[in-house]
Amino acid sequence: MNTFAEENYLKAILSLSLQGRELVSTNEIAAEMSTSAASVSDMLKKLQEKDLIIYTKYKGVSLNMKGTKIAVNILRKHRLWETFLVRKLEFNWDEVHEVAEQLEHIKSEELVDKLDSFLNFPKFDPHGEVIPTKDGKIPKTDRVPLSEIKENTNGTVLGVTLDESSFLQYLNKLEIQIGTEIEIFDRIDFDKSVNISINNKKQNISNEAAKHLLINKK
Amino acid sequence: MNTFAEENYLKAILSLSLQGRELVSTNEIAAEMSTSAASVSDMLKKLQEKDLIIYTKYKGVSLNMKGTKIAVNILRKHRLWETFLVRKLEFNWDEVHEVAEQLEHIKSEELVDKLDSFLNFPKFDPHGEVIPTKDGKIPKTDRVPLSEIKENTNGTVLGVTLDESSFLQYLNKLEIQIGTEIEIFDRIDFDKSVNISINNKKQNISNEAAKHLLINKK
DNA sequence: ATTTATTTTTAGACATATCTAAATTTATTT
DNA sequence: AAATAAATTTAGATATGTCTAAAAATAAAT
Ligand SMILES: [Mn+2]
Ligand SMILES: [Mn+2]
Ligand SMILES: [Mn+2]
Ligand SMILES: [Mn+2]
Repeated sequence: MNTFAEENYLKAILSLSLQGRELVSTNEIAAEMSTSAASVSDMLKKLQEKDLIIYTKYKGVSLNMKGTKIAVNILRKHRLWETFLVRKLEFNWDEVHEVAEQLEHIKSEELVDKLDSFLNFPKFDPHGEVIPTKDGKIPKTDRVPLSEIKENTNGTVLGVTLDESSFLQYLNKLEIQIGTEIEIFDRIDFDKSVNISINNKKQNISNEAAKHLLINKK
Repeated sequence: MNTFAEENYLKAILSLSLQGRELVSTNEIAAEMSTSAASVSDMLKKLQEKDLIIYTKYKGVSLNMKGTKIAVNILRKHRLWETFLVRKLEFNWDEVHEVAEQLEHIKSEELVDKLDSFLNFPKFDPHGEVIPTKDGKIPKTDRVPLSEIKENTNGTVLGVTLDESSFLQYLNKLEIQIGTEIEIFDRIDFDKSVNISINNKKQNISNEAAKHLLINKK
């Protein structure tokens, strides 16, 4: 059985791995988890002892099969709980992440199975993030960040890749939800911000925000 | 914010207090929590530091207002979660205690409120145990343990005071559930066991089991 | 009222997880 | 290639929670 701390480190490594990087660095993990590089070094040693990661000192770390399985399962639980909170308890999408950070560590396979069934085996969480399957797969989806969408096209917002409430509340103000249609006009060279229109209102979205909005691939 | 360990100690003290005892002893807590008396001593010192208990060395401990409020709230959460697990996720009553032991420590007042509302403000959990109110009251109920019921009477099982699965599975075998009608014939002097009849089947119930079965007061 | 037994506390150790500061390794400049 | 900068690890502390064994206090028995 793994501790909350161990699970959180595994989850952070998974999250960074999914964002591209082959090997994840100590500093990246420290930033992701808002902790010190020293603490990360300590924990990496421990996770290697437990045979959950592949770690070369000074070089970087990746999850092995065992570690991946655990991390993906926590991600699955996180997203199932978020779905439960929004669909059944009537939370808003910007209120669920912190509670799910706690609930994801509850240990009971049967609980997860029954929750999944109660929710009718959802494929996506309230942020449009795909829910990993029971057997540890993360289904592929055809989505592109708004920051990489061609100018003069339109598309639908299918997901966000950040659960932070400040970001989601900003989206609420922009009237962006999952399913919202947007037109992309042009991208400003200077700061890579994009001019778009939502419900016929023209808006400018920063590159930072556009990176976290997933649009359907045309 | 309190740790899981602190919350579990407060809960244990509450539980023992509700079972009668004015002052709770170190050994009683140790037994209740399956830990050493030394650990209990350590923790009592800490809880006193935090001003959650009234503790006199060598004499015993009781909860103060602050400690009571926290402990009752955890009991409330435990029982609400058990209710959720049985009513919504289709767990059996003998499968929920361990999971609720984890869920009761999730910190979010809003979550508890919404769960309560989702469940339609239940008054009792799946074991017939009364659910404390949001404002920290434990509603009184008129129930008597089967071990104290007069001979040659009948009554209805309204609750159990033990969530252990071995006990509940024994009750399943006896066909005892919440609401089951039973006739009490007589009590054996030798071991205080009771002869009863359930669904017209005669059974003998040990004093130990009878203590944990709550019958409506006639 | 002593002695004996029981309960409770303290002492000292260990495991986990975290931190800051110092040392070491690797990467980047000059 | 040497010097400097950045990233990473180690050393040493601290906090929490647990344990066993020993000491101290209280209760029970003689
Ligand atoms: Mn989230
Ligand atoms: Mn999400
Ligand atoms: Mn229970
Ligand atoms: Mn219960």
